[in-house]
Amino acid sequence: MRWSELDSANCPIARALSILGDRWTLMILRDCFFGVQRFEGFQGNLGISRTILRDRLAHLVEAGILIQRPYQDRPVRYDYVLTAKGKALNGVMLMLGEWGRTAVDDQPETQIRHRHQTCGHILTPYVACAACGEEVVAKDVRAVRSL
Amino acid sequence: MRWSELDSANCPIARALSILGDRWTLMILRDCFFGVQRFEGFQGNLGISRTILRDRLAHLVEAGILIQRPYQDRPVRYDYVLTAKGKALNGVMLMLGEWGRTAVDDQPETQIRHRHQTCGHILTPYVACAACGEEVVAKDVRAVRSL
DNA sequence: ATAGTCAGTCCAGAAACTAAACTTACTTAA
DNA sequence: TTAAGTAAGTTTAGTTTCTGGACTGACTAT
Repeated sequence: MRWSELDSANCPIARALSILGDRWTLMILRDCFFGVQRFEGFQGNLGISRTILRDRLAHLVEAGILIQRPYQDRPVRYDYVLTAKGKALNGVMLMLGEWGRTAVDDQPETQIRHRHQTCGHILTPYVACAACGEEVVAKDVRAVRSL
Repeated sequence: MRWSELDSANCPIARALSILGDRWTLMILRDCFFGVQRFEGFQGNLGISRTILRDRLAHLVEAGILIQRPYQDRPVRYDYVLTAKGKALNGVMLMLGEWGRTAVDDQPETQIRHRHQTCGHILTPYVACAACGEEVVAKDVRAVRSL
């Protein structure tokens, strides 16, 4: 079975990964969150081949995660910027970074962190439950079929 | 540049994706969180080719995300189970699922949710700041180079 | 004995990706 | 006014990765 034919019908993780789950897409989005907006920016940063970059950006635009915003005419050139749907990936990015920082060994000193502007501290993100506000850990969640 | 040669030196997201960022690994881990433990379980569920499944499981074991636990001898057969490092991906999985559920259209009724055992409610996860406990949204975080 | 299970391996063909050169439409400096 | 530079691509050929299906080995159940 081709990965692209994965049954993502009623698993939200599979749905998310049907858009994000290839080797470059999440790296491109990481760059978006760091402020990169242009083709040459992504290409130079990542070293991704231009053909694939074109393809991935087109998919992200088609999926409503990025929009193209023209920044000049003659020739028309576009910035690729995050939509609300794209910005909603912030939580995924933060948790992915937190896992990479704490779980994957190597030199933890020279790493990029985030500052939480509203409280001024270096951000250590965790996942909380909207109903009770407590931290959610693996052993406290059980899958259920909603409805 | 090959994706596998990506400079993940000091970006924790790149580090995470150097392990998780291919087309199947996160789907395999999703299955792990849903309780799948055996080769045939992953293969049947995902429809992934056996060669690639072997390769991905070996990488996850090598990365310390899964361990092999023998469940029979003659012939030796292994369960693949999440280590602490693997379970630490719970937050990533929850946020990925939440994004898939809310941001990717389609029928949101027939989806898998989670129950938060400690409070009894259907889980709606969000990312919070360990320092202030408030929800973290994209506009309130700024990247900084730590140290 | 025969079929079934489980976790693989092996192989040929298909699909995806890379690297590097080329293109188009400009702008800037000599 | 030519030459070089920039930006976002496209094209092509060659390489790498992935798939699908058959096969293997060591068992268990009927």
